[in-house]
Amino acid sequence: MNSLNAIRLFTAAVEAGSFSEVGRRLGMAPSSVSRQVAALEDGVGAQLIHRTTRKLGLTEAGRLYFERVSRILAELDEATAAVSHLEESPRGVLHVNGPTAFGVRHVAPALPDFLARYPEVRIELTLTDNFVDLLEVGADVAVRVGELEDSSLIARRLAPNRRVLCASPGYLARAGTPERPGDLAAHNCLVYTRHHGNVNWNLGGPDGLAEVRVSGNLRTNNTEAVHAAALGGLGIALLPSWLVGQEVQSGRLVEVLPGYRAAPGALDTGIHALYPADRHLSTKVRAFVDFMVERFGPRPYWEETPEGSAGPDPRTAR
Amino acid sequence: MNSLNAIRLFTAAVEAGSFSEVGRRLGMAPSSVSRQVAALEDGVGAQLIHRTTRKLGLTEAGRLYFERVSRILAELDEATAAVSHLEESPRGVLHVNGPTAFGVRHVAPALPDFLARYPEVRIELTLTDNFVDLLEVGADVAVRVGELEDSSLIARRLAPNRRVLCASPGYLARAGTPERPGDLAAHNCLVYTRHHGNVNWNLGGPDGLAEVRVSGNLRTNNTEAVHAAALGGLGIALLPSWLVGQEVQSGRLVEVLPGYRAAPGALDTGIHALYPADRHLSTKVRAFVDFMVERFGPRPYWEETPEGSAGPDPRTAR
DNA sequence: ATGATATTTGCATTGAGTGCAAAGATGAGA
DNA sequence: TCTCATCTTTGCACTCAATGCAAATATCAT
Repeated sequence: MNSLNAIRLFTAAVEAGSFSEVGRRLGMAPSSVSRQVAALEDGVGAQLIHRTTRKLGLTEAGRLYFERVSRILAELDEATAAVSHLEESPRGVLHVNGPTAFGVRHVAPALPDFLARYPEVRIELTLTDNFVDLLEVGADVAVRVGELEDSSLIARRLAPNRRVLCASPGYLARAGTPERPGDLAAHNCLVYTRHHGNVNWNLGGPDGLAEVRVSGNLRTNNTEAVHAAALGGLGIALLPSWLVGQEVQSGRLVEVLPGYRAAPGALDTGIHALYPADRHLSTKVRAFVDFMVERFGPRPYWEETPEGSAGPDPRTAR
Repeated sequence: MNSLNAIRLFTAAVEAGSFSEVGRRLGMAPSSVSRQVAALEDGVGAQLIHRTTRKLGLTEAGRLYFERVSRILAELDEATAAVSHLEESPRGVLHVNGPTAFGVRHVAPALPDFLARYPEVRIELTLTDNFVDLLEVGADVAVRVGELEDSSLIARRLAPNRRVLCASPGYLARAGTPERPGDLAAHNCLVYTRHHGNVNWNLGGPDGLAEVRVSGNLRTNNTEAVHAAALGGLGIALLPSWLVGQEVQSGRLVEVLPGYRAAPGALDTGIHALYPADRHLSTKVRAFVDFMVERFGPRPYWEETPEGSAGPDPRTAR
């Protein structure tokens, strides 16, 4: 029984009362209808319809089969319609995955607006800092900050990932403000690193690239710890603008060497939305990605400075 | 959506977790599985499965579709199994159609034995004397006495339809017993006819065919009325042996001119079971017809005479 | 009887489905 | 880090089931 068509033709014949009528309605030759129904009967091993040249009559087996099968066909059409319905407009559950820090600061705050625009979408936001397989966790779309592993996923750039030097006003008042990259060596630099060994900060500025070996009394593999320490006045930190941008704007942190920024590296490729490269991109994923692109815009809100001091930065397109 | 196969492969892929595994189990190339699922996705207009070379993951649409569709497939298989089950052995409702007189006397009495042999069959017996279309009335099998209209139905001979002359012992004592066919003209003959005009009885006997114009004080289009009148001693009747056979055996009626019987005509072609000429003859119909053939046998019980006086009669095979 | 219309079957044709092979992708293990 | 095994997908040729047409047969209405 591989052919739904035969079953559909059978029910159509029962309802129309004639093979020819079915053929007329469906634009088929009557002989095709006849043969399909005959094949169906062979398949189930029972006569379903008594045939006369003028009339069709259901067998008991045919009645039984018709009752059950017509309900089943309706259910199947319903199931197909339900799935198709999902793609008519953004709708259903959208699983979003992302890193904790960025997610809390810039994804979660965006969700109320998104959900207001698409009321039929429900969001399930999973924030994790270890890399996960989208399929494994069942996510529809992931937000990733830097470090795009090469995969079959499609990456859409949402925003640049600029890292800037900053410190609290209190620290700078106490320890002085560096005026050239080389000055950093004498400062207490708060180092984010996942490895052991020395750490160099590569800074791009008006006079080209400068590499400075930095050190201080705090090394950690957690960006948020660096952030907290900088806010506490411990020293100078190199942190992503999305993390400190608004605090720089409010004055709780001060940008150090504002003409310089971290040279583009693995960590600075940008902020992307990733989603599977399926032939049918679901409308809810497309809507979400479009929304985020629009929300962050060419210059994200966290990059805005009152004086517009930050120039255009070297973005790495992918 | 014409292909059940695609849906089956989809569910199989979800359960197996791999297109290749499905191909291995079902003896298909993995590419075929892949293409069928892809075609299904095109049909419903939504991605159902996220594919990686190592893993398959369900979309929300896929989850939704899988849940509903796997249940639907089970129902469909169940429906098919139910119909096939009907044909494994005689089972279900059997609609039997037949004429009233014969049905009451020889079909209904046979049913207890039939139903005892096939406990899963239920019988719906419809007795009508006007000719009905089997399909119209929804009957599976009909018993017809004589007069086989030419149709697409299959006729299986159940018994001969012999008509014999008979009268009550009282009548014969009063009016005498005819000894040759010609004597009938002087007797009160109870005439069954559907038309107006003279009535001739064609009798075959040892000296060939004899045609006798008969008349009497009762003409009717109802065989049972003739029967009742004969039992009441009104005259001589020409009646089917299945109607009077047992009364002849018991002596309530006496056979007149026992060497003669009605020459084969339209009314004497025999007693047949008729059923549709379908490619799949249902087991319950086959069982019923076989049962009736066996029950009536080459010489029906109503034909049996203690002395075996009746010789072999000229049957008209069809 | 005759005509209109029904189902079925033969026959040629077409198209969907298939398997195979190759290409691209991914995870495991050396 | 590299290699290998295995997975999905796509191109290509092929096969068989499904189709439409025409003819044969059967039934109902006129």
